[in-house]
Amino acid sequence: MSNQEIAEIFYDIADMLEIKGVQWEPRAYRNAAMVISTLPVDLKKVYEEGKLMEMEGIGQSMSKSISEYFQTGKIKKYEDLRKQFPIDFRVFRKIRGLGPKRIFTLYKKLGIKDLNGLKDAISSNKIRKLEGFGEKSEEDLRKNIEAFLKLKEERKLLGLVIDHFEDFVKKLEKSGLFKDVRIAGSARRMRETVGDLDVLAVSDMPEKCMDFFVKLPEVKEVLVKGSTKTSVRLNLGLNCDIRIVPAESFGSAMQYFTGNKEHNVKLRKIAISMGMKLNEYGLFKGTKKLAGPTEEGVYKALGLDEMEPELRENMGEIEASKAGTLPKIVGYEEIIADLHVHTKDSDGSNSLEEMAEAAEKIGLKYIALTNHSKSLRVANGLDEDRFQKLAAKIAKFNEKSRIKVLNGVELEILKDGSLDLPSKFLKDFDFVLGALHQNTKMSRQDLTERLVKAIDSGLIDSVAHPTDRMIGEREPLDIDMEKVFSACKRSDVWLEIDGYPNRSDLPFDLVKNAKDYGIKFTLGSDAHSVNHLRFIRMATAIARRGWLEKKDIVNAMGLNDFFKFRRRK
DNA sequence: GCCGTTTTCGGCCCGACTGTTTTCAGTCG
Repeated sequence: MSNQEIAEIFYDIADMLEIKGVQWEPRAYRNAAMVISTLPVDLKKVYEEGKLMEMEGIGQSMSKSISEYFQTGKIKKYEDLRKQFPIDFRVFRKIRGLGPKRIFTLYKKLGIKDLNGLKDAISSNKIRKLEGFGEKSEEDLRKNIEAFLKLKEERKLLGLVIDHFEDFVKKLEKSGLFKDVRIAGSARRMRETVGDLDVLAVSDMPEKCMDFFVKLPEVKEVLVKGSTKTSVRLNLGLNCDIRIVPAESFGSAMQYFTGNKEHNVKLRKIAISMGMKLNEYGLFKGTKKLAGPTEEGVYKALGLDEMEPELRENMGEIEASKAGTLPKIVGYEEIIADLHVHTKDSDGSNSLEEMAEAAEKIGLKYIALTNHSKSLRVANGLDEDRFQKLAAKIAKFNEKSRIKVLNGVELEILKDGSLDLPSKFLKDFDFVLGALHQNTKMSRQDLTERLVKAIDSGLIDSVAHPTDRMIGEREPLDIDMEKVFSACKRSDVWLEIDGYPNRSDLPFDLVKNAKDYGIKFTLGSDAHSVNHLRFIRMATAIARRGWLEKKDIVNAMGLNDFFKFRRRK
């Protein structure tokens, strides 16, 4: 995907134009860069369809630049600017405390172009002598470079840290210093990865609160400390920002700090168009405050229905809210099943009984055991014989248990699109989850055909973790997802949302696309131990972020409906 | 450079914190 590359180029252009003192244009480029970097589809595809100008923030000039990039691999405007400013903006941008102005000062006065140059200048104490810098700035830069180098992977998987976040906030609650403490930011939106933890609080004694906050054992280092805003580094390897606001502004502050950024910018623009002003302290007309204590009040006053935090990604929710067409997204408590669970029969670490008991404890009514099939040797995949024995064990277990266990399989889709177990044998499973794990180094066309063939076979119920991405490790498979969605619709096959944190697959934007095809979804924790069953919550979060309603999700149905809706009879 | 429920010209989100500033610029989210 060229999206990130072009976004970086636009950010570079913005920085260079800002140095030149150009007004407003940098803002336009940054705005466009943000739109491009968060685009759910390949920009090249948009270009090929001639739809660049239809994108927000992209006009004639930038559309021409993007086309130029795809035709020649270069953008002349950018190359010309680079000649004037041969500076490594991409790295410098990521160093806290460095913006375009200071980057240029470093270049102009000391000839610093890249990270090594900057490090040298710091170690020879040259920075502190520059106008606008001082000893403290030099020391901060040294520390921030260190942090940058150490922090290459800046984001954490929410599924792995959310429990820590919630415990941390509980500690604040228990202090008795706060009238209210809540998680905001991307964690509240349940984004798959988070770059920090945003906490919002109400209190009459903000100084005391901040003193208490920075002394907690989870805090490693204090970055910024004020009476309304404090930032710390947590031992967890993430920053945490806490804001304290008066109760009459709590709703507008929650709204503002939940984001995302584009969602907020759009809301503020709506406020302006109505002759009002929106900030974290409230919604104002002149000096008159129209809303603030509750989020609902803020949205209402702007002519919008309040929306769940998971929807606030500027993916059309504001328009839908205005039109009154927001979906009633599935509730966490409405999910009563986990349709992707492993046991030690293949590569899990707990028994059928242990998994079922743990699932019952978190409120589930049924689970599907989906152990690997024989071709996945590394995972101790089961052959027909072993599956048969397991089926007997499951049947026996169900006779006396409240929670029901479905006899399922995570079935290998082989290189040619055929399946790892004979069709006759597959009929006896309650649930067949088709999966690509091996031999995936194929062309886009071959991979797509392979998966579509399996979907059209009529022998699988759902497609496990469809893109096979691993966040931070492996890119999604190069598959034509539009063709996969069409096949699922045609053959009445479901798609899985795998909630295992580094999978989070299907990703939420693709879920939203797939929903428009009228496909149903299965949710799975992909648990390999009892501790992993909690990831069904993360799968539900992705479903909610993908606008799914109860009726779109198999796991929200009772067992009778499960068999009724299953296409394989 | 982009955009349009007043507009094809004239606006463009907004406030907190820090360091070096003696009244504010730069950065951040």
